[in-house]
Amino acid sequence: MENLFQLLTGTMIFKGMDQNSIENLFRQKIYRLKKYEKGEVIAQSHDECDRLMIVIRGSVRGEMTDFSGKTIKIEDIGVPRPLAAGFIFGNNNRFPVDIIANESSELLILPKETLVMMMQQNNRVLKNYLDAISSRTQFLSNRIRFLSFKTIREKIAHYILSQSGEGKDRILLPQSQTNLADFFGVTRPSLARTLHELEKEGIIRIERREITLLNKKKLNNLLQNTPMDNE
Amino acid sequence: MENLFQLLTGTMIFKGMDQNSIENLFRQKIYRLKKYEKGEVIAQSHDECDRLMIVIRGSVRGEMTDFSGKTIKIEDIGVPRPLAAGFIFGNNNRFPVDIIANESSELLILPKETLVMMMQQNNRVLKNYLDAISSRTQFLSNRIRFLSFKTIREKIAHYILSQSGEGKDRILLPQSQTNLADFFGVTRPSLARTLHELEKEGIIRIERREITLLNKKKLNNLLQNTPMDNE
DNA sequence: TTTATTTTGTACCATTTGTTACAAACCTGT
DNA sequence: ACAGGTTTGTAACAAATGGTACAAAATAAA
Repeated sequence: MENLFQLLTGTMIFKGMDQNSIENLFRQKIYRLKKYEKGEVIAQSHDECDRLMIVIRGSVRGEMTDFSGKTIKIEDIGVPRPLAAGFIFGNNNRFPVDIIANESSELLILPKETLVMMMQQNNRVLKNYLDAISSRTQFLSNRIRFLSFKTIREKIAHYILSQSGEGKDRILLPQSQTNLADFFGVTRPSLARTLHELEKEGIIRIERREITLLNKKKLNNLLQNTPMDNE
Repeated sequence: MENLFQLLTGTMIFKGMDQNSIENLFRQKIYRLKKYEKGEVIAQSHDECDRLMIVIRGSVRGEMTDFSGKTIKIEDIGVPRPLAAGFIFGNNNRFPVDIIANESSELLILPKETLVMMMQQNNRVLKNYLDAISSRTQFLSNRIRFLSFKTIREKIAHYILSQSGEGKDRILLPQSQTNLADFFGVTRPSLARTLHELEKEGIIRIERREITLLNKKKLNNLLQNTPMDNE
């Protein structure tokens, strides 16, 4: 690897700091680097979370295993992003998901004590860390809202509407239907079936990976359910 | 109101501090108290969230407006609780819901800058705030895990097992089946039906609000049909 | 190009859950 | 004990989704 501290200037936690400041901050602090191979388990759900980990090479994913053995992918985390930042403090500071390496990866590991020292010592780090875990809260909050959509129709409607901006009614799916179905937590044939139902109803036109929004109003009407959220 | 600072000793943010410490902390800081009448809108969804607000008299509620204009109550927040603490920092620091006064209420308002200063100045406040928003993240994460159980059987199994401790196989439901069904995100008859299926299978005995665990092993098996290993 | 692999479209049936309805059991205040 | 409201048990049917399978289409690899 080239320069660790140079890379860290691009992370949420050390954003806005130059390489030298970061290097100074790390002086006399405890930390380490660790490599993981593809598929390797980095942390398991319920493990104590007493350290901040930042992906500095490769990518990892958070996965939830339900008790029937199926896994739901929650999120991919690439370079240079922190993971589990929201689980270091709090009443029950344990990993909420399994963390698994998508490919050969390398992680920077900062013990909780080191993190606290850095926040106390550097104003910028404090604000950045607050931003990081707050963004996480906001992400989870959105995810819950999404999961609260009961039917596949609603999930699709919400997804398409969130992807389409103003006057933009063409959406290129960033992932295969298989992956999308996975993200939705439904089976692939069910997703395809529902997509084509919407097509028959004249709401969208779908050509493999490209979706054209034909009737935004109707799509909006599909969303009149009762979402549930907290705070 | 009696004493503001006395009241604040009971909040998550100033927990573990005595009245004098809090009073000192507030010296030379910018903050204000604001009164709201019943029904008054305190903040709107998507408004910028640039301040911490703590309810010190009365109560407020979070509400969501869906696409058809219908409003859904999300949560009540009473004295002395902060609101939207997880939405002050982050990329998109905006209120996730509308905030409306349930009754004549009074709120303590700390601008973001004041909050940051307090955290820098006082170790305890820093840790409390980190704990507060991290606990929030953890709560949301648990909720997501629960929502990820697909079948009602799994939800029930998870719920009962989490309620029953060691050698404790009697569970008194803390809420009506109607409410429980709501919490599960399913309909009441479906929940009742599944409960009685489990009864027929000899896994539990159910008498209105009291559930007796008869076969813990079987119940566990409902959750551990994992073909893959986990260790 | 040809071949192999992945993605997509679709159909059939099984399972799960929702919907609606109604009766029985239970609470609560009088 | 009684009346009125709530909670629970249960059934019949409808709707939504899953599971499986297979062929067509697209894409990647050779």
